[in-house]
Amino acid sequence: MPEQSTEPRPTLEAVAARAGVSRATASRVVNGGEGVREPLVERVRRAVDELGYVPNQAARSLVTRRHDAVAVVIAEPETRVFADPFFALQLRGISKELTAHDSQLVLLLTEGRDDHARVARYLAGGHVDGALVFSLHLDDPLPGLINGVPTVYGGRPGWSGGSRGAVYVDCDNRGGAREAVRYLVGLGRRRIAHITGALDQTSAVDRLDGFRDVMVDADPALIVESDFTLGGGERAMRELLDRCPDLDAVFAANDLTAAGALRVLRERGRRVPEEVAVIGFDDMLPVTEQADPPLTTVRQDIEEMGRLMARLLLRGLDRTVSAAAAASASGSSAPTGGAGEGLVGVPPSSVVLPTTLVLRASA
Amino acid sequence: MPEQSTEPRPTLEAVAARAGVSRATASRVVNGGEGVREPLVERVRRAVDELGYVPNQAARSLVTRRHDAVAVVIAEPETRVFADPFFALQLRGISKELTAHDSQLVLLLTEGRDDHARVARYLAGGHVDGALVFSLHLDDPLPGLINGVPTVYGGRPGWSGGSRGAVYVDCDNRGGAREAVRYLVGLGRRRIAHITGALDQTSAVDRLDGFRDVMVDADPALIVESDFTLGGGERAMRELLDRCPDLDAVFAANDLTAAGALRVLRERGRRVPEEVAVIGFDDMLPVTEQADPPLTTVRQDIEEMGRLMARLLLRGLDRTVSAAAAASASGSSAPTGGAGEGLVGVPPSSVVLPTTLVLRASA
DNA sequence: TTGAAAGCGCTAACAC
DNA sequence: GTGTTAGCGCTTTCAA
Repeated sequence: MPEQSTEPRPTLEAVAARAGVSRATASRVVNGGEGVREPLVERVRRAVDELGYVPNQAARSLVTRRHDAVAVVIAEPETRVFADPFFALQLRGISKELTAHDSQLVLLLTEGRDDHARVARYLAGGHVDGALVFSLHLDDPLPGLINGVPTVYGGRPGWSGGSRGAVYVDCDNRGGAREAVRYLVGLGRRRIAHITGALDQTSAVDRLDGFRDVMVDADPALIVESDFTLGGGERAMRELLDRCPDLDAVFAANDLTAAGALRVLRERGRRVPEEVAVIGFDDMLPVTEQADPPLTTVRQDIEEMGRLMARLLLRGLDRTVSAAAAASASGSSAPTGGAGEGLVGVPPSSVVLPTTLVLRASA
Repeated sequence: MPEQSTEPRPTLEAVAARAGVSRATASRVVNGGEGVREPLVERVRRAVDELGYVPNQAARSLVTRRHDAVAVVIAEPETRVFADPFFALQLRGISKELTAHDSQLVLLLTEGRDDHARVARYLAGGHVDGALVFSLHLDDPLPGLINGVPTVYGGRPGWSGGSRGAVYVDCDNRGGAREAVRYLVGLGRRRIAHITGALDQTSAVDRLDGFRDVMVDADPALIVESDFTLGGGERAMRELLDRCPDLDAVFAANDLTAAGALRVLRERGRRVPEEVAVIGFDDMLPVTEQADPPLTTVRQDIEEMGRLMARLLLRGLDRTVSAAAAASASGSSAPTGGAGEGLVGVPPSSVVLPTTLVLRASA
């Protein structure tokens, strides 16, 4: 292991001495140089360079009570997180935005209930300026445990999340679902089935709601509950074909599920899209493009969602711009058409991103 | 946005006062309670609970110069990171280990060259106790930029990485490859092809070396360079079939590549494994199990690699146990058979995990 | 505009 | 064993 560098790093004191100014002035320059005369600024800057000075973040935090760090909390036990690149894309978006604001990303992965306490303690411990939380499940107790830390959620939190006032970023799950199903209807399909996602996640519930918005009195037999996985999609498709051999279209809650459905349809000799049209959700490229036939799907911009979560949080922390302004300034605010059963009580600062229907070969 | 809690958090001072002891004693108890008489320990503990005291990490770091934080650096631009769950699994392993040691995980994602400077600055800034670096490419300049920060690499670093003494954790790429190819030979296959990974990564080079170890004078036409992707696997397989229609087995550098090969073989009507046997590498479950036929592959324990990287780093930081001891105590050290062209200069602290051949239907 | 001085909350010598 | 005390490196009044 390469040894720890042992030479003491230069302090502000050293910089000040070298520049021939007081520590206070040196500090001012390091922090932007407001109200310091030009020649002095110059000298301090040079001293900083020559000494290779880097501020000691711990000392700074001690007095400013800022950390320039944000926690990202991800409930991990769920296999889904690993099955698709969702996670990585979201993180990438978040990371980009934080980096642009000189903030660090502290990653908190949780495995189970006991970890929740740990995370809550950490957040309450004031080690970070704020938190970005992926609250995957309706019954997740975490939101209730978070106190006194500015937080933005990824995906609309479920009810028990105490979501009264929670700020979140989500895509228009409901609206996207509606668009997909309307498209199928426009294609002349009449027996349209839906394979749901895991219904303990709001995204699955919202997509189901969108389906129902269009298929107001859908045959209940055409709706089968699943879990967002490929295997689940296969099982659901088999059940569906057994129950309703006359179906002519399937709207799956995500691409993986759709891929499973596709496989079973092929197995059973149903031609796609001629006999059965299939639409997925997410537009996970490795899945949609490699599917056979390539999958028509509802795209959501996952990386942008991550970026937006971070932006919302940081703006809130700056207290410079209102969160509402942040949302619209992002250039991506949308009518919250799919956000749930009414906007009452939901602050305007949450953002629901629009989705787009991407046409490929499966529908 | 939920507002920041504004009530000042209790300090050690407050705890001490409430427990009727000095700040020093309170501090001792908070840090383990060594050398403090039981009744006092008890009183301090109670005070901590009653006040909900949480140590101020910034203040602590200021004096101890420890941060209880580790940076994880991932070079991100590469698409591969997103195409498979590698990334997430590795992080999960790291996270588990760090959590067990009360260390935080600071995630640094890099997009390009300019980000390297940023990362180097951050690491040099002494914000973390150490770094775990995924040095994906042979020519990555990052290792050279890292100074004075204990570092463990994920995967054997390439030459320009100044790997003279670098500590790394890797799987036995070369040995695993050898085992796979020997198995094919044992099956009676004689025209065994290899689709390589991206050869600017040591893992690809090592797997190729392993292939050559067994196929000492392989027909050069049976080796085709690829890039670890599914599409790359397809292209390579087509080329291979055109060049050597008589091939009877394929060892692919990873599962994704093998999946691409499988697809092309089916397309061309070659039966697997009867006519062509196929073996992959990694055992990425979603890929191997869903492949058609299910893929025989060389498994590496990715999560364990992450865990081990963290363990090695932390032990090094503790300076309690030598890194070498850490390696063998992990129960997973292996003869470094695949680690490269000789162990000279490689410190004993690097760990090379064994691989296992997992037999499914494709070979 | 600049400097002097007072802490931020904590740990670690060093006394007792 | 326990308390006293001196900083860790920085920002920020407050005077000058």
